[in-house]
Amino acid sequence: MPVTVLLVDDEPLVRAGLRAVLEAQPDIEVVGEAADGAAVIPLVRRLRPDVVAMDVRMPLLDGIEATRAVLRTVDAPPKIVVITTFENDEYVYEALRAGADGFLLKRARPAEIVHAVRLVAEGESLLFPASVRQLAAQYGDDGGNRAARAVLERARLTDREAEVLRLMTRGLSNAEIAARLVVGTETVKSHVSAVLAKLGARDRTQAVITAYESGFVAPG
Amino acid sequence: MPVTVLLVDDEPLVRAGLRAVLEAQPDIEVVGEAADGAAVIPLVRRLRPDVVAMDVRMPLLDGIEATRAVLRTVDAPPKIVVITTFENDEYVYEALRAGADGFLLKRARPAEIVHAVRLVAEGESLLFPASVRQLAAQYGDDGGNRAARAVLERARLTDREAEVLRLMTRGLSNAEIAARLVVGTETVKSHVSAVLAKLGARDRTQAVITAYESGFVAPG
DNA sequence: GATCGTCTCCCCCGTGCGGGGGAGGCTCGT
DNA sequence: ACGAGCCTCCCCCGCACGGGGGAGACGATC
Repeated sequence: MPVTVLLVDDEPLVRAGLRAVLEAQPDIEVVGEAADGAAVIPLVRRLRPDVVAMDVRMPLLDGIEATRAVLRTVDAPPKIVVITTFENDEYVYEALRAGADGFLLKRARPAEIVHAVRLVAEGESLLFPASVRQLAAQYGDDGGNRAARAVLERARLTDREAEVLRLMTRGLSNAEIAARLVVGTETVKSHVSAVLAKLGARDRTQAVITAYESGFVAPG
Repeated sequence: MPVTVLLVDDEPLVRAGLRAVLEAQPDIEVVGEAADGAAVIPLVRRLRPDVVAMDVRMPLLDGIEATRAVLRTVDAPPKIVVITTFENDEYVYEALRAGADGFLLKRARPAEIVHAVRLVAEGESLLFPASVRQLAAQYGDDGGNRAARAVLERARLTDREAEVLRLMTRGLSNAEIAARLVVGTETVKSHVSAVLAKLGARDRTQAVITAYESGFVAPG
């Protein structure tokens, strides 16, 4: 059974673009569209999509309120990916607080969009580190890196994965981690891959950055 | 002309070990030994070594005072590498403050020791990131990561190298950095290699870690 | 004029890394 | 008894990465 997606965006062009990108995938099916947040709930009830791709900035009911409403009023609610144009969008952070499972930039490459939908459909959460960095920067020294912290909380790393990430933040190679944990390097590679996927990181360096930004490890 | 080294350690066993490791290199020559800090200055004056490998904890005159004395009283002073048994050795930090060019753990692998001697002989400074991590940890939240910070100060990165390091801490690949700086990827590779060498990092991940530990970039 | 440091780019080369799969054993909860 | 989640290990594969060299252009310094 394919992953079913409901698109919610006030711009028809964006909806069309998302539909084109997602429909190109054999395992993804766009089952409906809505132009504002107010229309989301009845549609979710009727269509029961696996994933809702939702703009944060919309008339009537924005993505934050719509996210809250869906999670509050629907049982077995869909996964929610919020979409935004800006990297520095405080709405995004609020939407994540409201329970969204990930966020996407409109200018993300099609492959990233597809990847994100599949990931959240599988129950994973995701944020793109490059965007997280921007987000975190916005909240400055006082607010702290709440956004990045949220990534890690949502990443739901297993104990082993967390341990591997910790060793990654100490600068260890896969072979060294394997030696330290007394397992095979292939095992470490598996854990590392899982960590990268869950953190939305492209490589171990980005993973370590996210770890620092999130407070998973503290410098000094 | 080979790199000439003076060994200063109160334990004959350690001196013998260092001599064995260093003499095995065709380009390194151990020109003398001393058992305590007080004997260092006349020996330095007479032998004019390129590098002094000096224990921090010694009778009569410890490595810190000996380092200060050499730098204060000898012109064209040698490079000084302090040696310690413990990763959490506050003496080490003091020695670095006193002007030492790097430090070494006694349990470091021979290749690391050789590498360190060659590096400081060439005028580079070096600390091993893994040790830095330990050092930094000791100084806790209040004292901050002074040791790691010292690495970066001593690393004397050029403007371009610092810029490249900054982009590395944003998670960019060599190709992305090249695009950002509008230069070739080979150029970026050169800068990255220089950064790795100066920071004593094995790969970009370790470099990023050092950058965070040193406060070169601040999380959040 | 010569030297030094920096920035730029080039070559070759080995390998660690990460993506894409899969698979078996284990514990735990139902 | 069964599935879910986790940990473990395996395969193949492409490529970015990093080490080792070298070299030309430019400005500053002496």
